Amino acid sequence: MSRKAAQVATARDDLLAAGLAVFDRDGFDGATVAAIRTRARASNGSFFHFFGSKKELAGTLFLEILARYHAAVVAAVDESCGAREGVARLIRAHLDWVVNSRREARYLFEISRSEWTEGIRGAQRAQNSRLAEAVERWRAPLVARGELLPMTSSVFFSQIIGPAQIFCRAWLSGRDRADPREQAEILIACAIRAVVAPDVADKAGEAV
Amino acid sequence: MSRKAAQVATARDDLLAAGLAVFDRDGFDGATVAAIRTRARASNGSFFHFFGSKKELAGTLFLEILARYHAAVVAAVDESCGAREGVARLIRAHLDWVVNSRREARYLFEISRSEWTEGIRGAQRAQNSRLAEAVERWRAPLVARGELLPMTSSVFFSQIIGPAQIFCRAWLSGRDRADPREQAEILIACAIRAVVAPDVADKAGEAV
DNA sequence: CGTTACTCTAGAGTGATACTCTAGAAACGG
DNA sequence: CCGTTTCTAGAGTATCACTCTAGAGTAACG
Repeated sequence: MSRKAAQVATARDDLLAAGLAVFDRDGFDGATVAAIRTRARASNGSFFHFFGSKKELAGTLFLEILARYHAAVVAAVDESCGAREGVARLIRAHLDWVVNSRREARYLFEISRSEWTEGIRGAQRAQNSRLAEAVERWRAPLVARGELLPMTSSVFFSQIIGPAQIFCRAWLSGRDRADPREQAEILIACAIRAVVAPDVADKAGEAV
Repeated sequence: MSRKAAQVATARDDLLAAGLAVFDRDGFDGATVAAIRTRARASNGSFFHFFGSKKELAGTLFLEILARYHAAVVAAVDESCGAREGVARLIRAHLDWVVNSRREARYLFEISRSEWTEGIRGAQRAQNSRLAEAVERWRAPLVARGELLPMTSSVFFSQIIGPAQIFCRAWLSGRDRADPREQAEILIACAIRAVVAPDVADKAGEAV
């Protein structure tokens, strides 16, 4: 089964990769199953053997790419980094991933539609909460120590990702040509003001 | 021409309204031209007389709704309101519009796609800059007076709209059931820290 | 080797649907 | 009342997602 399993995996993965490429080039409506099949050198039968429909392939692709994005964000912070440092890293991780994985980001944020993510809603939520949990492991202690202002996890995310996302979407859609990373410093500065507790003018604690 | 113009307008507008309704119910792919035609009681010929394609109707609808959204936001601030007041009003205007015009908001932010907005890119940009200009008339003096921190217009927008939009999208897509307006206060507080200059501890100017 | 069971490949066929085309009705201008 | 333009009508067409049937490849077991 080993060699066969490997072949199956490549056939399936070829289809997924081809799907990403074609969706990126032609959009979801523009992309035809035929184009994806051809690019992956798979027959019609194979396509519908692995995926029940074009939407199902799209949904699978969505979850796979979401996982990669989450991995990139989670890797940005560890328990050793402070409030400002962590905020800066999260924002940079988001901007870097979007720019360096343009295709994937375009798929996640521009092409994918909530309507055909519905069958996958559960898995999506599960992934989201795993991400939230991971970030909370870094954030909660800082809130407890008063270095980060108290707010819910989702509000915190909205402050970190939201503004950056405006620039990312404009860039991904082609509406704006400028690299969103050009805004990194100012976005970080704003986010820090929004969520980090102001210095109390005593660095006493750190000086020990 | 007067009566005819009125009829033409209703035939065309009926199609646009029907399009919005059907897109909201079935999504873009799910919506058939036949369904839109039927709902608007228009023949196939009429449909393709007014709009060259389904996408063209979608694009026209996009611009129309974008204009309504912009109008709602612009109406929020006038030259008489201060920094904090203005920031709060902009955020509330956004949240209110999204919740009160759920269909339209869903269309703008969830259903519409950059791919078929391309033929309209120019008009979209023009509308965006008219909005930016209007908000700048309120913001620029406050920046000059040092009440708002200096940043580009687009960064300012990203701070106001970005975080709110995270909640709005989650709500519009059905991923989250909670009314985004519940977050209004905390979002405003964060935005104020992000973009409003801190009090210099003298309310002298105001006390005169 | 033979048999059975299962997964995957193959591609012809089908139904739905976006869009085209041709013809005529309705409104308006002179 | 005629000519022109705008709009309506619906039959026709091409494309595309998806179905169906048949069979090839592989493994497990005797």
